[in-house]
Amino acid sequence: MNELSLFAEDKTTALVEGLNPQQREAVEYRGKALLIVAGAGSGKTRVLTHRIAHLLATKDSWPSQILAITFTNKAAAEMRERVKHLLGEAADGMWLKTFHSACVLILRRESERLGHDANFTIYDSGDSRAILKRLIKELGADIHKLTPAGVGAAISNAKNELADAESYARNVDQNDPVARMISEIFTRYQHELRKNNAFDFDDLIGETVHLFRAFPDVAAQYQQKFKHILVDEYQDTNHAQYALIRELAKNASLTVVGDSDQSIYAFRGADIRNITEFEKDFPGAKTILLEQNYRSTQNILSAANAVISNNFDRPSKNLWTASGDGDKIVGYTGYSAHDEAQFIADEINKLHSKSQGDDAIAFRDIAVFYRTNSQTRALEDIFIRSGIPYRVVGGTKFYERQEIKDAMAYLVAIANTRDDLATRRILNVPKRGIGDASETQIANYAEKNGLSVRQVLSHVSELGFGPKITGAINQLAELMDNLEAMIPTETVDAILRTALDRTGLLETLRNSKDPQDEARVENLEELVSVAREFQRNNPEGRLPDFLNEVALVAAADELDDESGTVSLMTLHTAKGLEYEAVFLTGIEEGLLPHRMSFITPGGMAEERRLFYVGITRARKKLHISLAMTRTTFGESESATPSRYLQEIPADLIDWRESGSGRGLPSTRYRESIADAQGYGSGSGESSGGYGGTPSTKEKKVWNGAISSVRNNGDLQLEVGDMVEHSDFGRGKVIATAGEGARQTAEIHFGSVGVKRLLVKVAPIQKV
DNA sequence: ATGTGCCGGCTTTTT
DNA sequence: GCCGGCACAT
Repeated sequence: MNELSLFAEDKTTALVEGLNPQQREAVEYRGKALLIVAGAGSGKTRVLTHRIAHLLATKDSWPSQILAITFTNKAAAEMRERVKHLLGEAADGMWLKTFHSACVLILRRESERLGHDANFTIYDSGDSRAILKRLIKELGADIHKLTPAGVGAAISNAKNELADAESYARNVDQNDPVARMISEIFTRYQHELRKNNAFDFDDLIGETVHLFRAFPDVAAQYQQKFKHILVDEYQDTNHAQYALIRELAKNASLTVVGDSDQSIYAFRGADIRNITEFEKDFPGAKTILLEQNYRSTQNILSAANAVISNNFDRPSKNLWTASGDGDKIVGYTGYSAHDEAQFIADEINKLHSKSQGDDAIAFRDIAVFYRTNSQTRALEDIFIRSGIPYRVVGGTKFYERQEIKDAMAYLVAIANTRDDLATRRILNVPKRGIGDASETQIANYAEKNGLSVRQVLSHVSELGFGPKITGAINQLAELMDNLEAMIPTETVDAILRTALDRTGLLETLRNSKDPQDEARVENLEELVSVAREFQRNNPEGRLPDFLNEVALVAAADELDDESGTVSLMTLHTAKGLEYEAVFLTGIEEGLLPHRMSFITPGGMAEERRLFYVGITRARKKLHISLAMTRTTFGESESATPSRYLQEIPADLIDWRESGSGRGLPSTRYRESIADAQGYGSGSGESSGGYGGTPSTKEKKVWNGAISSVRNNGDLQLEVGDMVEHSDFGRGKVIATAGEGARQTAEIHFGSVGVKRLLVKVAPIQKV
């Protein structure tokens, strides 16, 4: 054995060192089909990266022969980094992608075969909704109570089943006028996409499958290219994704990793049977179970196991850990959502300070999860007042903000000149006197003459507009031409800057007196830095590459590990992540399980899996909280504890301050809270009845959220000062930190206890 | 063409 | 309790 092979052998041995026997087998197994059933926290990312590195180190495959599909771009990037680290060299040429980004790559190469150009636009759900809204109006479909979201869901479901508009129309019940209407909208919607040279999210997958089936020579290229295909989160694949994998894996070995207990995307077509029937599906497939958990304490795992065992019809599986019991789970029942949020803020402060001991937990290692995005309101409210740095992951996404969509529409419109949606969007943004009537006239002219809206802009003289409008359109057309000419040579941020300057978009917002426009300016500046950052990371990247990347960012991609902030996100977004301390909020009937799931087949089991996913994200500290009353639609309703709470053995939970256990506070407690906090009197927030009235105004806070915040001006507190708080009553300052707008104060409020507050925005008054 | 103000519906979850 | 659509005013 020569030195070189000895070295190679060392390297491969090193790749399985420190792995448990099952993990090791999962790394070394070679065969056509492998299912790795990976319980939560069982080290599946480790197994996946080591397996890929092992395939390369043993010369089983070249990098270019490997395709690994992950759920988010962030996970893909992380995996590439880890493989590189393991091999000590970059494995360039590997396809490490999400389903959507892999399909985009394929579609850009082969787009002509589907009647698109390579520079097609990817429409997000907002774009789809805009088109559907127009079609519904045109067809008068609103009399059937059809909404853009409803029709959109129907079309999406169809596409996830690989139905196109024609097959949908064939299978529609002709006696059902609503179904026929949906079918008609579907047909026109597809026509619109094609005309605009665009695909929606679902098309990216579905059209790739259709491409492979219609053009076997194209499919063959990829079937020959890939020798190993690895798919993460396999339990959340839908039929279209499944079909895509089947096409691609014709000659390749397939490795899928997943956990049916964590399947939480049935609503977008995920079919749990893809994983549960894998062995039937791929005869001779090998299955490896990873049951040892390396993440959580035993108490957390016991709770998770107890909850999930209530789902029948699941292959039994029991997570275990070699680490100790750890702390008990902390439970809390608040009087209201605000009270619940206050508890969380207090706990976070405790965890964070721990008086700077070794046990102190950094903000970035703490996360708060919730079922619905609307729950962020109360949390943000309290966090701002408590001076806790936080970040909402997902939610109203950056790229869905109006001003960002406007700016992006300029870029999209010049990159894909056939995109009428984008062109029409910016026609009168900023206002240049081209109103609805003119827009419709332009669109009609385009329709009649088979032109794009963009082309019509250059023929404006034929439309007979007045000199003012004609001038405005000519100016716009010239600007678009100039911007378009920059694409081949200029950087993305240069193009964006030019667009923002020459259109006056920034200027208009800067001069506006709408307080929200201040935040919009900052968002646009943020967009410029995003573009600059992209250019730095991709020196060769051009505008279309940028648009590509932007169109496919997922919520979890926004996570910034370096930011010293608490992360707030939905339970869905939390999948695949882990934190030292986790707060599960709103564990109430109607919220988790969500009321909409009551009537959904399998809904109750899916919601339970969601709870299970939440529990298993925590390493050391798990908090479960709920509120006794919750406001929905502006109406306060009483809530009852979630049925899932009773599935956790009582001895695992330490219910704080709640007398009767089981999450229901005693009457005595309830009254004391109501009294101490001034609830029940209906005063809720800033009752403002404390003499001099500090102003409350719309304010953009540093994390991008726009929130109505109280402003105490330059108020600064010193130790010993007495204050009056609208909720907590009278209190004494016992410590302060920071100064100016960032000053926080620890204040002792009698029976309510000690609270840490951000002085500038807390509803307090010095007395 | 653009601005304002009221009414109604609405919220699961996401690439 | 917020956003969007619509009617009406400028």
